[in-house]
Amino acid sequence: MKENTRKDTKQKIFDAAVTLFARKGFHAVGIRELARVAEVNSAMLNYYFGGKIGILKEIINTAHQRHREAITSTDEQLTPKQHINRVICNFIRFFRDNTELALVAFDTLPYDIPEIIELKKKWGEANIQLLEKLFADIGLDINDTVQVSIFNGFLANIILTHFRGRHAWEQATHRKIHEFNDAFYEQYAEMLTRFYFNGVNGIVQHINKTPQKKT
Amino acid sequence: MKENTRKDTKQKIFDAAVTLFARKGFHAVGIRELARVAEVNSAMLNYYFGGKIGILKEIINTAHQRHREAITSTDEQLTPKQHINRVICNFIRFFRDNTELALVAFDTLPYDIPEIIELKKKWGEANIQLLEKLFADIGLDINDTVQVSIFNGFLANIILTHFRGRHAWEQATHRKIHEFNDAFYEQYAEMLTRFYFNGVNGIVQHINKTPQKKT
Amino acid sequence: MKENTRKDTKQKIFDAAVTLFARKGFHAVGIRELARVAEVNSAMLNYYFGGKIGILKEIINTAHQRHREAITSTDEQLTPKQHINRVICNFIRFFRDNTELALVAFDTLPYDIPEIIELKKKWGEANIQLLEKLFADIGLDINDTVQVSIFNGFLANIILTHFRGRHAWEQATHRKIHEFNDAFYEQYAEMLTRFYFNGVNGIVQHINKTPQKKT
Amino acid sequence: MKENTRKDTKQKIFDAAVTLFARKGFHAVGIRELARVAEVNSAMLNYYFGGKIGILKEIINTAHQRHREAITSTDEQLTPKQHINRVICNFIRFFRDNTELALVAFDTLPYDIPEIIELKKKWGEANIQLLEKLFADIGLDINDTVQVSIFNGFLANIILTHFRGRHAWEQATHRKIHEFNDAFYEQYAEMLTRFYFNGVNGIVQHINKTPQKKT
DNA sequence: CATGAATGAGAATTCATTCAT
DNA sequence: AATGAATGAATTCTCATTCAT
Repeated sequence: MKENTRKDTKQKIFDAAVTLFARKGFHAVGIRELARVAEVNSAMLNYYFGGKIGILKEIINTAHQRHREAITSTDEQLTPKQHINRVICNFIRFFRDNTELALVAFDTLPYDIPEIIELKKKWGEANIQLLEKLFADIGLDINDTVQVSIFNGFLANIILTHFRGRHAWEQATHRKIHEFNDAFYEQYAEMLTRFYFNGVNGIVQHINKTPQKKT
Repeated sequence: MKENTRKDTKQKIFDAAVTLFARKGFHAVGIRELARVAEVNSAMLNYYFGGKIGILKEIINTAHQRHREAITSTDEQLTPKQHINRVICNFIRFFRDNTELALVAFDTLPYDIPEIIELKKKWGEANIQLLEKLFADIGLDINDTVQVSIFNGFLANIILTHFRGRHAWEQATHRKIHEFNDAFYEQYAEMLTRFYFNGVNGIVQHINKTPQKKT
Repeated sequence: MKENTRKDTKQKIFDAAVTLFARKGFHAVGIRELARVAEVNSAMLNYYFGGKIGILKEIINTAHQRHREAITSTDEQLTPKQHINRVICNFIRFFRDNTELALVAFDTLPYDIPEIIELKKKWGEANIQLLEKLFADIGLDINDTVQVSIFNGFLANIILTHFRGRHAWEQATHRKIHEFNDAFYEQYAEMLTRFYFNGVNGIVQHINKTPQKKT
Repeated sequence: MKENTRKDTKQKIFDAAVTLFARKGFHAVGIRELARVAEVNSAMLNYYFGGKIGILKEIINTAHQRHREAITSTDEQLTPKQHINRVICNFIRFFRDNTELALVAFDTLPYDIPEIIELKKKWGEANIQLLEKLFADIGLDINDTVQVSIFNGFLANIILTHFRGRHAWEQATHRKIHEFNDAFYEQYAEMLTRFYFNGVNGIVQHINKTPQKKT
């Protein structure tokens, strides 16, 4: 007796792929394992996604779309510190809701699959533009390579690092860490805002005292 | 006429593995490709390392040993700010000298290979102890989960993130970025020190004003 | 709005199959490709023909029926040379009008599909009877294995060879050869008649001089 | 206990491929069946030939090389009739010794495999040059499309047709036809020579009487 | 130490066909 | 009559590893 509606099958493949890719990496997951976990015939995978790479593409696109939505909801008038806090809270929200999706989309090494390289480039360029507004707002110089190198993807990365570590730990121990609850992430956001705000301020003040030119 | 000494063959395999694993990920690299790049017979790979996983193990061990050496050379008497700066400089030195080695060792997802999970756990635990000294020195509370969550692996990760991005870019574009020279990394270290020091200070001061306990 | 009548769908499948089988061979063509080219749902193919082999069967039957019709219209009273010329013209007409159909029906290797073997045998035996009349008319001995070996399927094959070569060339170069027009085939038929008539005569005369028996 | 020398394995694959491709066609033969018939591990097939297409390539090259050797041994001073007879005898020798090889090489439809198209083109062009000498010797006009269309590949094709039919019959009935022995082929060669010689003469004489121009 | 042949399991994908709608 | 989802077997090819030389 088939209980699947059409939509189910594709979604089941997608979900299983996100989970497995996040745990083992794209290349370590075979489509047979994937089909088994998704409880789906392995040919369906090609039927819906055109191949294994097609699934990865859809994961990457979905992740970046949600990521972008999470970020771009910061268009109100805010003080720099509020701005930072809003970005951090959005990031945390996004990563909490999409931990494995984000890990797959942002961590998968793609240098052997040209299509994925292109896709990552495309999204990477799109993201840079989003950061510029924040950078300008808090007084950082978008043309200073050193500053950009430090802060480009900084907040996303530091938060991603937290979730990567948490995920790794939970996978390795097969135990969920209940400590990481709402209360924790409130504190986390507040402290990270403080840290980032003070850190940036220290830099901006120093630069204003001793201006320097960069090629 | 072959000029290979014993050491050469093993080293050639190791070097090729570091490069290829860094670019494509562990599972995406086949031993035939590896042997071809290393200009070595593919059976030699099993002879010297006992298998593909053996190579990864050796890479992880080598990376963590060098990483540890780089960190533990900070046993002199230093002010907190000097301490931070020293750690940052050591990290940068380490990652500049061992970019691909570190990327393989720290980024390879291993949840399908029990031996690698164990190895990573072992090194992970060893590293935490190293951090405690720094945390204590700059006034952070090692028992506060939020603080630990932010700062655990923070410096290593923010620098690793830089090198991961740089490596990704260089691989994708097949061009070396000459901007990232000694002068750049001097500035980078200085600015990151300032950022970190001010950021931590902001937190410590705030906590001292409103102390709170965490399990 | 779909304008397909029932007959359309079946015919579209048949036509696409003839074209594709002629170009790539029966086994090299998948039913999905076939359905795509025919602009038809792939399930229709089973609905109308009972399976992929069913299409091939219908092609073979159609080809042999038309082939037989083309040949058997030579029942008038003719001189041997006229008889030969009539057969040649009929063959040419048939192959020009049904090039791909004939190529599929006569060239498809079927020794892995018992049903097709049987079908080919059936038509093969039917064709031999048709040749006997021609053979007797021009003085060839139907019981002489050597003569039969040379002339059995001779005319059909030499003409088929021409169309096979022409088709191959046109497919490989994606260009139609306009040289092969009505005028060309008139000359072709005339010259082939002459060649065949003189060739056969040389043999018949020689045999009459030095009669020989064959088992 | 392995009884294979190195050379055996490759040869066994080649031989099995020739037999199977001749019987069922290239695409109808799977590599697993091929490996089973050759009594060889199916991976060896890729090891030695780089893939299924690689085997076909080698078959085509081998066939054309032997074909060319068989033809080009006619460089003595001969009368036209002797020349024709020599070519016919060489063809028969070649096809008797290499029936299946030739059937695969000359009959395999390749319009879906670009590499094979190129290979066939290459050999096709090479063969045309060989024919020119014979054509000139017996008085045919190499620039007359009609004549070339009739005689291009004529002798090879009429003999190939014989062997194709014989092979098909023997495969379908699973019985060898012992009638086709040395004595038969001597007669066959003689009669075909006579047929061809008289047929060509009829054409040449007719053309000399009523010369015509062709574009 | 080094080689190239060999192995058997597994990779991703496509196959012809069936079935409920 | 027609559709699109589903199936399970089959496809070619590659995998990491072993072994005799």
